[in-house]
Amino acid sequence: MTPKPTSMDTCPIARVTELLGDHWALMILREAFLGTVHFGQFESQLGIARNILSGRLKRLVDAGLLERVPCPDDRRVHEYRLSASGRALHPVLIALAQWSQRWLGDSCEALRIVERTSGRAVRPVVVQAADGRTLGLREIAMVPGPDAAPEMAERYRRAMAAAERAEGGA
Amino acid sequence: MTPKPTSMDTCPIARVTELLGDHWALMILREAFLGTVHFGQFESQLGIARNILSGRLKRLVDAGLLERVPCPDDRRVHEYRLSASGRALHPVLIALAQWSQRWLGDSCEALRIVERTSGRAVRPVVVQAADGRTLGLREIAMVPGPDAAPEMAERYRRAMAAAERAEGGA
DNA sequence: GAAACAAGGTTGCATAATGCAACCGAGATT
DNA sequence: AATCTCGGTTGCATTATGCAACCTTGTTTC
Repeated sequence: MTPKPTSMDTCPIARVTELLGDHWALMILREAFLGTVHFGQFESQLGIARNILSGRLKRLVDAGLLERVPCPDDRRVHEYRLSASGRALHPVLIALAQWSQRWLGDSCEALRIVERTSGRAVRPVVVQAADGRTLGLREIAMVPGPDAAPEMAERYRRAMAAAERAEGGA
Repeated sequence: MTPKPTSMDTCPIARVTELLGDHWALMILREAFLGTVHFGQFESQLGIARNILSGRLKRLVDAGLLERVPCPDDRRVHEYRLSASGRALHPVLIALAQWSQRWLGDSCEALRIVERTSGRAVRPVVVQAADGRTLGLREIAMVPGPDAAPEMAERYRRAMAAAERAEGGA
């Protein structure tokens, strides 16, 4: 058994924060979604220091989000390509972009996220119930799973009530 | 006109990364969603240094994600409560948690995200078209809006093709 | 095939962010 | 009044980041 399974160890958000919770990781992924694949492209597009970029790419590759494949026609070059798990982050990036445009007063509407075939804007990303209904904050609960630490279980129970209170004041 | 509207300036992801792109910001928001409101609660739950917590809370308040309201019954304590914009990040957090559980091999299923009334798991967060169809990576395009820098416009166009290629290899 | 060049790193050093502990001030408790 | 608690701030050690130079592998040019 682990010494003290604090919320840090048992919470998925904590884990993902360890991986993506820095200035550059999300930006690198954004670049990847925009089609950037080469070290030098990331460097010039992001203005990131080379050593930092190197470290981040390594971390993302190790975590399985990117795949580092040598380019066949020029073996100096490697391509950092999104893996399945990297691509699975797309909704997160889209949701972040939508939120940013809506709430950060990104005055400029520089970016429109649209369905490719129709050109129509995509829906705001939301949480849905099994039947497709959109769920608000207080309609969602985090419940302890089979492996939850008892301490967390208690927190989740409290959280439900807290969310209810908060939403009530909205 | 700005000196050089690089992608950093015009991209919503870049802006949100400035705000949430560090080890603690997302964790603080997670705590807030779990009902944490007091300085001391954040401190003990997250194990964050007080000066850092102070700075982060200030930043989040300044950005409008949290509201700092003095507690009426004990005027030493303040409550950091999620504002409307903070609550609007909920889908992002949920999507991150889902992704983490699915892809980070969070072996332990410590957390189940369910509809409160029914107890049924919520759907995986996805991007949807206007008519509700789930959109995959290559069915989405970022198109330049009215205020896009010409340089970005070109990138978005390329990105579409790149996404297509990448998805083809999946 | 040697000289020049390019892509992707690494290394060393200066600077900024973070962690830690001690301290402070306002408000509540006894 | 003395003490305690909450929410901070300040000073200092440690760590992460940014920057420039260098190095290695592979490619192009002549």
